[in-house]
Amino acid sequence: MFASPVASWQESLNPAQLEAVTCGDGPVLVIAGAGTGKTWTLACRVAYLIEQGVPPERILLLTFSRRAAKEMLSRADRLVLGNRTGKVWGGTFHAIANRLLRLYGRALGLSPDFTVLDQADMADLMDFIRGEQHPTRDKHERRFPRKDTLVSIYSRMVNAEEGLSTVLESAFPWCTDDADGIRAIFAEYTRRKRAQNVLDYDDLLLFWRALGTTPAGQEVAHQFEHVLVDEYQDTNPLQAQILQSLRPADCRNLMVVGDDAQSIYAFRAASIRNILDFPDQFPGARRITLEQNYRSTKPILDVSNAVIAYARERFPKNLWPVRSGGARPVLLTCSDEAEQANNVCEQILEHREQGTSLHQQAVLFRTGHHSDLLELELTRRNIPFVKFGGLKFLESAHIKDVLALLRLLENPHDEVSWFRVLQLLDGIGPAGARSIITAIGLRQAGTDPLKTFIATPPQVNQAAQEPLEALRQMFADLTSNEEGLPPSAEISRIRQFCEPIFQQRYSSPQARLQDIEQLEHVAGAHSSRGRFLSDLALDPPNSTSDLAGPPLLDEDYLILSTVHSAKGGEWDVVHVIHAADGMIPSDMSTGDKEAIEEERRLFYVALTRARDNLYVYFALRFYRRPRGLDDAHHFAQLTRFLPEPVQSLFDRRTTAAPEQLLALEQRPAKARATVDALLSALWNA
DNA sequence: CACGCTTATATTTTT
DNA sequence: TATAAGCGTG
Repeated sequence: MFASPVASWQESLNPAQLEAVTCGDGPVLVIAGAGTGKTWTLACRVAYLIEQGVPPERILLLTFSRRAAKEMLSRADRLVLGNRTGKVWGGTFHAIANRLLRLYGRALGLSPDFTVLDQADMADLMDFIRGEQHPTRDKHERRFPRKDTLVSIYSRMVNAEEGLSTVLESAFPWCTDDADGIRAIFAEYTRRKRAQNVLDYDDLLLFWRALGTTPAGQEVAHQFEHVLVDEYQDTNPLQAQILQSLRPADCRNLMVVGDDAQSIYAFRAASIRNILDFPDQFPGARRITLEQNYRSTKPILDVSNAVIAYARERFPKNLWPVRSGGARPVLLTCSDEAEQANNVCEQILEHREQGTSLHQQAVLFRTGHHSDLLELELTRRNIPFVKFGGLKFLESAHIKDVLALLRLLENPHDEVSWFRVLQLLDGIGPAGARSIITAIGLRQAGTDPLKTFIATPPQVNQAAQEPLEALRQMFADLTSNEEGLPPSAEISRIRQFCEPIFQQRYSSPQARLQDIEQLEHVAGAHSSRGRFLSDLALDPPNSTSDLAGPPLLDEDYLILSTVHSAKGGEWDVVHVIHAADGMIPSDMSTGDKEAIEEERRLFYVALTRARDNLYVYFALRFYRRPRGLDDAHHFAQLTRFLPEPVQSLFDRRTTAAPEQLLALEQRPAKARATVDALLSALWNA
């Protein structure tokens, strides 16, 4: 045999990494800057532990996305003899909670066949309850918070462990007047969830934490000899508590890895305090810092370091490059968005000419729709691309229709799904749906509403008779078989039922029906309907490629991604677009100092994804969707995160015409703002 | 009560 | 652009 795998990866590690990989028992905090080989280090750590004789099933690896877990474990797998990493518990906090609660949830009074609500489902349930409660308000008052806002408030409350009034004041000040209505909805929301045997994202964490206090929970804690957590800077207080309960006094092997400079999930109640307070929460924690950057060339790292140097507070850290040479990053000023799109395409093609495949290039942006125009241009030029983030496949109405039908088979007490499904039928609206829901005994415990629905047809008006019959027939077909059909076959039957409805109700029904076939295809990989549904909720398709068939995968394609979804990624050439104030930082985050800092880190994350070449684009003029009567065109200003000293580290180019640059000098927008400020000073005086 | 039409209004990131 | 709420008709 050749040298043991351990020897071979030891050589690939620097001293700090090696220390992290081979350190002994007890709590460890690894501060790992961007591009310092964090993923590789964690993969090696897993492999090392297994080589040391730790049974794989006694290792728990918590990551930020399922993709990250998969990536790490497959790397680890190549280092270990015999395919043993498959047994490692790897996944997101939510996915692991899901798994544990199905096994041990009984200790908390949970039935193991609960269904998982994703964010859109949470919103639908909130909305359903709001429909019942009908919070009263005066005509001219501002509207009651929309369902998505309700979910955000609720989630923040749970994950940050703050009371409703605190959350409203700090994060949703415009909703404080509706506190009573919100409280009533939340109370009922919780009641319904319990009655219907469903758990939302936040429940998964809450129940996992609760599990820790039970004997079963203690058993779970001891089951794991080692716990590893990636991206620790983006965990929230609730998750920190779960870790506490998971690591009892006699079993404190815990390694958390993170970088405070890359913390970008405060909106999800993530807190840097988790990293900063780790040594207090786990006394005696060893601290290891990875500072050697393997990813980027020096000029790219210089720019990134310069940007983050303006951050208000951060962990002492000094990233230094291994790589020397390399081209200066380019700061490209364009006259407008169209030109920006053109320039991006030109640069991409040029790099492809020089041998960098599309696959090794990425375009990054702050929000999903920032790439709209570029997508058109890419399509026009036949440049294939795949987009990560901002995708709402599961949110589209027709997909939700089909999933609601599927979910009723799994959980006939799912009220929101009934509400949606029944309204698909002609002649049945909100009131009719509610009355049927009552008629089939959904509120009564110990009954099966689906069986009742099939056995005794509810009374409906004449017009609704026939559609209702079709629905009953479909459910009858799908439940007649004792064994049950595989999920894909169920979807196929559901598609048959939906076809006439979609034809009549939706625009472009053909495309939508094809989406259903796509869903059928995805379901083909699953043998259990329950697994399929919870996988979909916990790991939704988040790129267009997750849905596209195999043919696309052979092709070379460009990556488009939100910065958030690009976390952990790296590419040879990175194009950051819309580097303008109002985009980065997003103008929704201005005002609050903390929010601005987070946007700065977001920009930093974007820059540090680049290996060889970095382009930052900025459009002088951009179009914003009409809002009121305001002029839709705006003059932009370069992002505040690139002040002159940082700019000078770039190779500055412009494709804007001279007269536009002149216009920028004169800044009509600024002049107008001065007048406006003068006016408002009058009535504020 | 269902449904189609008109009108006002919002803000982004994701498990 | 989407989506929610309001209104008139059948």
